[in-house]
Amino acid sequence: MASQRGEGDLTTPLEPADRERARAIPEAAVARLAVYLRVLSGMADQGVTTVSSEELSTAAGVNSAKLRKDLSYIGSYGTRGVGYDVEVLVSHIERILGLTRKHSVAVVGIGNLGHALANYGGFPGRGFPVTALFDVDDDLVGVPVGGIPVNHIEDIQRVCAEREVSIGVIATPPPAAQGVCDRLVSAGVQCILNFAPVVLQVPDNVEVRKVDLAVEMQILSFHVARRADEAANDLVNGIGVDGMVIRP
Amino acid sequence: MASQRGEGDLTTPLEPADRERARAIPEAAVARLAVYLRVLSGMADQGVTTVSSEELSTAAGVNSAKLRKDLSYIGSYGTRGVGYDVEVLVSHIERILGLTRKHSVAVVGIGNLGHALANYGGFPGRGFPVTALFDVDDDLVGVPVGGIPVNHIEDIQRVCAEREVSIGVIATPPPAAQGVCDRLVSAGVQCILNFAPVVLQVPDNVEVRKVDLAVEMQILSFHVARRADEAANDLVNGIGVDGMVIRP
DNA sequence: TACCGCTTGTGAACGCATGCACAAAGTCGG
DNA sequence: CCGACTTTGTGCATGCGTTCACAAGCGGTA
Ligand SMILES: NC(=O)c1ccc[n+]([C@@H]2O[C@H](COP(=O)([O-])OP(=O)(O)OC[C@H]3O[C@@H](n4cnc5c(N)ncnc54)[C@H](O)[C@@H]3O)[C@@H](O)[C@H]2O)c1
Ligand SMILES: NC(=O)c1ccc[n+]([C@@H]2O[C@H](COP(=O)([O-])OP(=O)(O)OC[C@H]3O[C@@H](n4cnc5c(N)ncnc54)[C@H](O)[C@@H]3O)[C@@H](O)[C@H]2O)c1
Repeated sequence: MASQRGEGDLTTPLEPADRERARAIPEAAVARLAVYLRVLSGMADQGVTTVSSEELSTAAGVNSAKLRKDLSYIGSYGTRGVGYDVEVLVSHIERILGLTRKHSVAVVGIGNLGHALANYGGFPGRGFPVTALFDVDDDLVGVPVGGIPVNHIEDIQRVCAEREVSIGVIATPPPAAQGVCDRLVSAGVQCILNFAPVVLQVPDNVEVRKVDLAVEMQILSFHVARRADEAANDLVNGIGVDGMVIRP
Repeated sequence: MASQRGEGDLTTPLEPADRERARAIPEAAVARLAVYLRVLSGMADQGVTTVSSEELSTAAGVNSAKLRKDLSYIGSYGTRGVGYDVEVLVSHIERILGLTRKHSVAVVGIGNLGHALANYGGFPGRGFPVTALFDVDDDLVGVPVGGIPVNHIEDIQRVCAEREVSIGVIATPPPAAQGVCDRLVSAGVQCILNFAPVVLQVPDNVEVRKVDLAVEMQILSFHVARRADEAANDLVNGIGVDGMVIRP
């Protein structure tokens, strides 16, 4: 977290050059920057001080040209002939991703998934402390989960304001999701991570990301089906599963 | 599930026309087709028989031209001037996504997240029955979770073969993920859904999808940071938060 | 049957992302 | 100080995905 800017300071603008860069970073590159950051943090923990685009790209599972282009979106912090300083890169990616301040997280719907999320230690360590839990079930209200007592959903506006929640996680059953979303929005939350398999309607100033496991599995299913079909087709055409031509 | 093909039949090829289509469907469109399928299923449950591209695209949160193009990848099943028959569309999307057969799922790592996944009722209902659970912890082995007794990770090869597992879900701590992945692959699993924040190395014939919640949150963080910065910038330039020009 | 209004399906244009290939720029050994 | 070697940063071409816009096609109606 090497930054001259204080934590929690949302109003100090980035330097003009950075501002234009941040605006121009492609969405796909932002997702990859987060991955690079994780890999780099791991390297830093192991005492690695310098890394080349080739090494880092291999570790991150991407092509090295893409990696360099992604890094170029945030500036030129490499040294030709040497590579990148791990610490420097970490701090610049953190700055661009807005990780120089903590982002307080609220989880709504403390069922199976909500419990797992509330107990998960990986978020606070990455600058995303879970500071509020909500559920509609009176039996759950007041019970501490992962060290935080569950609040009633009715109190969402007050509690979110008090704890400066900036990310709301929806882990309720699908029918309740839109209602919860509306409440989060009216409580001033501008970022929502949705686990319920429903399409949420939100105003323009709110950013939603969804995690839909059934969709992920269906995509996998599509790929097996396609592969199985190609294999069957190849067999029909006289090509073995190993690629050898059986009937030329 | 309207299909003339029997369940579990992986070897019967699709019709030639369908095969070429399946090959050509863009990855992004596949993900959306899964969403359309969910929305359509909901409509079917509510007795809706016909839907226009406009209605369906609104419900799925996309632009109607994109929806029509996506549907055109799987064939022409609409009626001009009328719209699409919900049932027909559902069965065609299911066929293209390979959902005419069940895909047996194994979850590895029955901790916080593994428990939630094993207990989740949404997968079996969508053709993804969870049929095997694995953990390295002896205290967990034999304990039923969500109705299925946990097996020891050592038995993964035998059990996956017996239960014809086609999708492996990794919910172990990050350091164990690659090892678990290798075991799944050697057990013949070709589809992997990975929750551990690590980049998995797999052979070409294995499909991996990852769900990385920290990355999702960092993407959200990037967007708030950018927005906050734009707002601060606008204030400096004399534009109020409501878009009104304060100092013209 | 002929017309009208509506909705699909798609050609074409555009914009974004990816990957290549190389000049520029630095390090390091002699 | 120089020259060889390494690695970055990026201009450019290519391909993929999105969006527009409209002709083609269908049902309903008179
Ligand atoms: N469990 C999983 O592994 C999993 C996987 C994929 C998707 N999901 C999705 O995540 C969501 C949660 O799944 P789950 O298994 O934890 O469900 P769950 O039924 O175990 O928990 C849901 C919780 O939400 C609470 N709730 C209901 N209405 C609410 C409201 N209006 N406001 C606040 N809280 C409310 C309930 O009291 C309950 O505690 C569902 O939409 C599910 O489809 C879950
Ligand atoms: N819990 C969450 O909400 C959450 C959120 C995001 C990411 N994740 C990731 O998901 C993974 C699991 O998280 P969790 O909170 O459930 O962790 P956890 O520690 O609660 O559970 C991990 C389980 O994996 C088992 N395990 C360890 N090594 C194993 C091996 N070699 N083979 C089989 N099983 C093994 C452990 O015995 C334990 O039961 C982690 O990688 C975590 O980073 C979890």
